[in-house]
Amino acid sequence: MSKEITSRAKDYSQWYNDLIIKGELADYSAVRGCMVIKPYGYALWENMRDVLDRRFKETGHQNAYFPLFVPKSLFEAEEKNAEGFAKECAVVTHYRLKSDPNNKGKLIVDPDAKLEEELVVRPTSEAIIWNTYKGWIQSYRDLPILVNQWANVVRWEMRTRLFLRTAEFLWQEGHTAHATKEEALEETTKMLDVYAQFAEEYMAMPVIRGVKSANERFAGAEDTYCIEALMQDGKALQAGTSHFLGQNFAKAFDVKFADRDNKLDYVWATSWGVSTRLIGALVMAHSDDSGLILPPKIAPLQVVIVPIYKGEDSKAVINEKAESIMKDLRAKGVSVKYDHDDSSRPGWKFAQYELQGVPVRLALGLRDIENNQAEVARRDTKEKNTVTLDGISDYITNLLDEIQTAIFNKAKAFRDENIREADTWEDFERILETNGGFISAHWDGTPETEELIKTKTKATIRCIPLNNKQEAGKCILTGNPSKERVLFAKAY
RNA sequence: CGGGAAGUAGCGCAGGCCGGUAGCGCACCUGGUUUGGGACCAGGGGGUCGCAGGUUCGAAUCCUGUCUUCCCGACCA
Repeated sequence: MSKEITSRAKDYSQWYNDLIIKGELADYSAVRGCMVIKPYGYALWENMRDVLDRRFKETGHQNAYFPLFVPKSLFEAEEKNAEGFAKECAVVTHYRLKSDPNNKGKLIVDPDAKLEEELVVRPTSEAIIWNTYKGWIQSYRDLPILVNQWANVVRWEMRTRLFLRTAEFLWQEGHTAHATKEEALEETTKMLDVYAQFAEEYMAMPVIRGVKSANERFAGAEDTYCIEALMQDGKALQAGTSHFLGQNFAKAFDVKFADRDNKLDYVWATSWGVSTRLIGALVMAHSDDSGLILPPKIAPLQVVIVPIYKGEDSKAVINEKAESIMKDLRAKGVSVKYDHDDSSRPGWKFAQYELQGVPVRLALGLRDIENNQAEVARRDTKEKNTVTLDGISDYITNLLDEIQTAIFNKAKAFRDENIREADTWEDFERILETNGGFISAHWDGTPETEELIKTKTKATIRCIPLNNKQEAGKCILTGNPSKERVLFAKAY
């Protein structure tokens, strides 16, 4: 059939693409490197967004919106940040088209409509936001500023992949301003924790919290904290970042405040973000060769009821029972769909909902109703059970919780099995070659060594885990002294 | 941006070398029989062959350019 999915073993990349396209999360578009997020995929993003947005507000943040365009002069103000993004910026140079005099019905860029100053399409918004904050901050009484924006950004990527790396993507970016370094640092780790908890509790995706090495640090940051997840092919994926920006942007945009003693000082800053990339992470963390496996807490649809009937009479009986079950489930806050669509048969529906990762499927036929039961199938294990209709809504809410936990535990077991220590270069290379996953190894702390390891193996330091055990050792490559192990992996 | 592959009906593909006005499977529409893991029969609709030029009496087919996608690399969330 046309809905067949390439197996992970045969072609992992194609498997991923098949899930996204055939699972109806997204489509390719006519724009290079840009995708269309389809309703089912967008519903998933909305669920993720809503949970995060609530958490941001609970931690004292407010939403705002800043312009898509950043004047080049502002963009270049913080030099390291500007340099870091320069290679992948889309730039608006003109503001008008006109009819092509040589080609009827076609348009050309009007050369007379050149902008005085080019506008950079934001790859991130620090520049425009810090330029704005300058006007908002005079004294310590104006601090902290705790603002988040949900927005799209553009990074002109050479090679794109649905959700994982597209030229335009959706994200949120928090930008905060503080009176003290300590407060900014606290904000940085607090938001990292928000991300980590979200990833683990809602996405059922275990993550490692850590700090980036200098090579992997956000351009313009003093420190970049991150959550790293492990995908089923053994590659790591950065799922969220939280940056301690020090006073870099305050200095670049001259944002000073008067403290209690009326002394002027530069403001301390953080920024933090997660993007639609999380959807890619979610897909690769849990799904199998039959399709998506979505954790109940963020699945667009948690339960689907499929009727199995013979003739119109039985259909009416089944409808009545299904409606009643649906009502009970909805009263308990469960999202449920009764798929009584006549145009496809049960087998088709089963396969389709499996492909789309609906956590629980309930099949209801006359035989079931005669016995006061239903067939309940869970997507994650594909187990099917016959369950009495008495109190079935409680059974299902419990099952949804169980699935959420089971998905997390499975991913966690996989992740834990795939963190291996390496103490010799031979082991390091062998593990990368045969297993993949994270490798915990000593590193002498220099960017040069990290770069050399990357050139030799394509593995990078994913992070230095928070609360890392201090342990004297020798660098895996150079043999130079090291005080702790760091996590290496090949990464998305 | 380099190397490879591909773009023909909604999807998957054949046709292309050897130019002559487009075909198959699935999907779709109508009617009927069906329905516990991707139903069956009969009838039917749908494509200026990615786009733009060129060669030719004639181009899906040959030539040039261009766009998009996939895989591998360099770069990066």
